[in-house]
Amino acid sequence: MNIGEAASESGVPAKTIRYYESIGLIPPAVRAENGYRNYSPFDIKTLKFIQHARRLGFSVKDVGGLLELWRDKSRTSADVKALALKHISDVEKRIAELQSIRNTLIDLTDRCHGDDRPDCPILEDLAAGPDG
Amino acid sequence: MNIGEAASESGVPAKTIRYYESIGLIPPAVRAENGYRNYSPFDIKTLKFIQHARRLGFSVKDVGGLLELWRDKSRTSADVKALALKHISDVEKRIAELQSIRNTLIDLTDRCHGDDRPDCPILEDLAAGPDG
DNA sequence: CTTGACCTTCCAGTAACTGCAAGCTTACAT
DNA sequence: ATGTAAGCTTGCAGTTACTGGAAGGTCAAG
Repeated sequence: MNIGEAASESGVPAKTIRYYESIGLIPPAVRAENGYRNYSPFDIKTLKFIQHARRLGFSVKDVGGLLELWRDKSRTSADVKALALKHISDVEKRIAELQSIRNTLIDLTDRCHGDDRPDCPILEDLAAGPDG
Repeated sequence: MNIGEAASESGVPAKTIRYYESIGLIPPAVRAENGYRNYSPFDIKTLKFIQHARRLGFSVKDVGGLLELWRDKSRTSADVKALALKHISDVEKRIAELQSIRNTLIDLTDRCHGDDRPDCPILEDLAAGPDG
C-alpha cells in the first residue's frame, strides 16, 4: 500500500505520515523497489491509533508514550490510566482558563453599547487592566 | 526608562518587547545615545494594553487590530465589539471541543480498572476508533 | 509519447515566543 | 583604577505540529 492509500485509509495526510516518520514517532516505512514507502494493514492500524489519540488532544510526545504502552504487552493498565488522567487534568485546566477568559469578554462586551459612538469599555478596560 | 524596567513595569518580558517591535506590533523604540531602547510611560501603557489583550486570548494579529482601534479616535464602539464577539465565539468553540475531549477521556478512564493487569480499554479504544 | 497523478527529497513558513552566544555599557565594590 | 556582575545590543536556533511548495523520479492510461 502506497502512502496515498495509507493516508486515505488512516485519515492521516501523507505529508503528516512522512513527518511522523521523520521525528521517529513511527519506524521508517519499508520501501518498494521504486523507493516508494509501503504500508501494511498493521501500519494503518498504528496510524489510526495515532490519529485518535491526537484528536483527543494528546501531544505527539504523549502519543509516543501511548504507542509504547500499546506495543508493550507487559505494561499495566495503571500506567496507561495515569497518562490519561494527567491529560484530563490538563484539559480541565485549559477549559477553566478559557471559561474565565470567556466570562471576562462577555462582561466587557455587555458593557459596550456597540454603536456609532467611539467610547468603548472594552478598549478602556484593556488599557486600564483587569482590576480597573 | 530602559527595556528591563519597561518589562517589569508592563509585565511583558524584555525579550518579548523586542519581539513585538521586530514584528511591527509596536513602533521601534526611541534609542538613547548608547543605543539602549528608551520607553515612555505611554509606551508602558501600550505594553500593558497588549498584555491584557493577550491574556484574554487575542492573537497578536488581533491585538494589532485592537491597538489600531484604540489609537483611532474616530472608530466606533461597534467595530471593537464585533472583534470581541468574534473572539468570544472562537473561545466558546474551543471550550466545546475541549469538553467533548474531556468527556471521551473520562469515559475511557472510567472503564479502565487501572491496576496491574495489562488489558486496558483506553488503548483498545484508541486502536479501534471513536465508534468502537 | 505525453499527460497527469502519484511518489521522492528538502527547504521554508506558520504562532508566539524563548534560549543562547558574542559582544557592548554601566554600576558598584575593592 | 580595576574587576566583575548586571543589563543592554544583535542575531540565530529551537519550540509544536504540521503544511505548502519546488524540483524531480515513476507509473498508468489514452
